[in-house]
Amino acid sequence: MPELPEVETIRRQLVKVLVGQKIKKIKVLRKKSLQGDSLKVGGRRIKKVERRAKLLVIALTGKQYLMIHLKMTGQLVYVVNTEGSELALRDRPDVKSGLEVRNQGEYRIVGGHPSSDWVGKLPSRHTRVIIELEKGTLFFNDMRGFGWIKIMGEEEKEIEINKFGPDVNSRQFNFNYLKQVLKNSGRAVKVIILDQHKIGGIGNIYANDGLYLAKINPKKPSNKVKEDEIKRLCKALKVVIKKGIKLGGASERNFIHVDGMGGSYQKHFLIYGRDGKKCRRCKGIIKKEKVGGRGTYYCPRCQK
DNA sequence: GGCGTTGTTGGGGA
DNA sequence: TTCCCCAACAACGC
Repeated sequence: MPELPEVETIRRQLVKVLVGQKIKKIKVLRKKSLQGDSLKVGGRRIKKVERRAKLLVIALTGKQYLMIHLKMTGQLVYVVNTEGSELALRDRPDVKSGLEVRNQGEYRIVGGHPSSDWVGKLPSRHTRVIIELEKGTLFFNDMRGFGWIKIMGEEEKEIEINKFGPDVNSRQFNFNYLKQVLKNSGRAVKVIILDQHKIGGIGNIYANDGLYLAKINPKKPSNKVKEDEIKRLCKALKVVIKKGIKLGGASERNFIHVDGMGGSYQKHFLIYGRDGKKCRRCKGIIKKEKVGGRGTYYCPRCQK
């Protein structure tokens, strides 16, 4: 599910509600969803909420870290214990969606995405881990259960983080870097830009949209991509990622914000999900096929 | 009801 | 080493 813009949206919201709070207790409802000793983090305070590629890194006092990967369907939803939350719907009469406080301990997602089957009270049937804090509760929901939370020390965290290539929205990711990455392989360019060890943060949606914006065929062998194309691709990837962040990510399926609302990038897809429709640029018919096992959308007419 | 999808990623085997 | 395939899992649409 979540790619860089979605995870970054969550990070920004978590910063607002979590930093400074002490973790009281972690409840593990599904063992596979939390690795490490959850007793280790009780009583520690949250210092920072950071992100690397699609990974959330929550720094605690005592050099302990909560690493969270949402994989396909992970969600983080925060609810305050007391009434009067800035995130609760009742305090935001202007907002038609979000988290609605019902009775004590009962909440309902009003907006988000219509397919969020877990509309209802929290914890839902897909809640895997519950993090109890001083002022509120953070629910880790994950329908398919691929996502995880890992508790790590400093060293382990560094190792984990250093596995990623530079984030697509960072300075280190530039024309020269992308050129280096692409020249070493004859695999499809789309497969290469999805490799988190090479570039951090790009997922299927933004890969499709970025390649379209750069007018590059996703199947083109990466070492055949020309310099002017690399230049366009570098810029295009940054553009679509930035737009994704600005719009709060894409709530096409399961992705929702920390307050239960949805993002809106799905209304601005350039090519993702548009198979059979006309290309907005050249009126060609958009094709869909598998590239590297992933659904891939492109316009055969203007993506050469 | 069955089958093929789905925004991720790694492990196994060629 | 590199690359391809597939599993981990649940729900949805046809």
